[in-house]
Amino acid sequence: MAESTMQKIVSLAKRRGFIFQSSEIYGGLKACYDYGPLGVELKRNIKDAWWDDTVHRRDDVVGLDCSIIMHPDVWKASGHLAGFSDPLVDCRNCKERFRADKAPRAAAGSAITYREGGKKDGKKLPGVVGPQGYVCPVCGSGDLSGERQFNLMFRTSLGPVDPMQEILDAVDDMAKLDPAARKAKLAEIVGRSAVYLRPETAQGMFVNFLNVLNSSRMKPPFGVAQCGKSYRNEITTSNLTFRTCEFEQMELEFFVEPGTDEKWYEYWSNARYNWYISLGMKKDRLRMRPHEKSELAHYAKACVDVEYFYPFENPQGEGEWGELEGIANRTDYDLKKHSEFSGKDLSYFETETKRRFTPYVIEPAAGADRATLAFLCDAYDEEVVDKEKNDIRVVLRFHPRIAPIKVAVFPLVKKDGMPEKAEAIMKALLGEGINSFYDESGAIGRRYRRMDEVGTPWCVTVDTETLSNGTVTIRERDSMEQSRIPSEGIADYFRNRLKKSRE
RNA sequence: GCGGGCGUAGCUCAAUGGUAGAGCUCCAGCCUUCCAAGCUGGUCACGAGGGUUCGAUUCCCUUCGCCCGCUCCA
Repeated sequence: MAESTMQKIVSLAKRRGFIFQSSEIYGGLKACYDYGPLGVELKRNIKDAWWDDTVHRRDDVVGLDCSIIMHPDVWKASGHLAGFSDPLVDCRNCKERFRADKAPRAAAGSAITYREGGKKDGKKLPGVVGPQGYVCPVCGSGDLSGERQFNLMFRTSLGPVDPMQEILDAVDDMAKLDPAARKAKLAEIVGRSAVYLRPETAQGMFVNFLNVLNSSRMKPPFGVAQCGKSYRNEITTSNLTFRTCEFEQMELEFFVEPGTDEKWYEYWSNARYNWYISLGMKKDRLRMRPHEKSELAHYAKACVDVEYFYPFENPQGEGEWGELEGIANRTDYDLKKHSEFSGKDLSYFETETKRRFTPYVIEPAAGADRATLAFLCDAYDEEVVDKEKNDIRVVLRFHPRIAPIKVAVFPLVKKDGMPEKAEAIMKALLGEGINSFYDESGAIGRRYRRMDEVGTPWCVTVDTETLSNGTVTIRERDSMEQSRIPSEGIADYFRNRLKKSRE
């Protein structure tokens, strides 16, 4: 079996220090990943590009950085604490697991037929509906396990006393209580100190709405942006960093006057799509997928996903559309809910018009890890340089803005003072904040190829001509073409090229 | 969490009931005056724990992790 594109990318990511599995020397931890020296640069560059384009280059968006642990009531108001867990049930006949609330209903005890083993051609067998009052959506069997809750939020405790210790201390007294009172006591002990890791950064912007309004003198339409970690106990995780329990979000909550929300929803949908294109993402691998009415979250009036065609493997072959970002019209749901639960008025009074309204929210919520993975996959290319020699080069064609290393500096050979000159150029570039890398080992061609593999857009080579007239060779990653420029002012040269790459 | 497959150097693979080889990579050096695969030397592995056995990487059990499917995905 030939290695799939995804496998090659995973290998490259590990070999070159983009992504490692977490705690690898201890056997690894499920669905947790670490970013290596190059991966952290790539992800940072993506986050910086997002912050720069979303906050710095606009006058109507400000930033925020909230704590990951928030008041538990935040999650009651948002609906996460009550609704984040869906009861799941296993079918004992066909082993299917399904959501209880989505299963076909049937009167408990009534006669039904189901398919043996859940197979399409399975024999039809008689059965009865269990006490739950629904049947398996796949085979129709009524022989089901009990309903189980899966809370998708990570719970921990705030305070120096471990609730487990409190339970142990109280266990003898609890034994004397009747079962209902015992359960209540247990829930009371756990609930007293329970706090949750945020499952999304969005709520931080909503609960700080008044703080931002009063301190920043912003008026709708305006946005609050935040970039940070969120946590969800996903039932299934897969495809490297695509779905993980700990992930980083880049979220914008854009507050607008009701009635203008649809216009702004359109605006941000286009803006977000174009953002990925501006960073070099291939158009044929990016699409906008509006949600069906039935898919919409309870708070959303409309939602569209920006999806990327990842090279994930599946039975149909390679490639699968996966969500990068969701743009939702959250209406005034969140501000109203927090008003209700906190008792604070989160509406906005417009002085000029003497009107009071609760803003609608347009939310572009992007995954930083998903974007990083998508840009990595999108950049991956194998180019046949010489068919006869079977010379194939692996290139990561990152946009210069997100490339981990911007410039590599080489001496053509390791003598005649070339290494010293090259090192001086590298240091000059570093001194100007341009991430650069020096290498003198092996043949020059091999060094170019090594830089191709990590996506460095430019290589600078010091040769004999440098020693006589001060010019150096610039080698382009994408075209492999070379040109000469003076080594004097080389930092400005690259700064300009980086600036130009934004346009 | 369920079903199926898998786990040998950094990567991709091989062999074996008597403690493991290769290619590429990596490191040191040589050679190299502009595009990989030249020469010399070197580092590095049987995911973890238990059992069977004189002896286990190989057989068995458990566990951890990975992949595929289901499921889930505010």
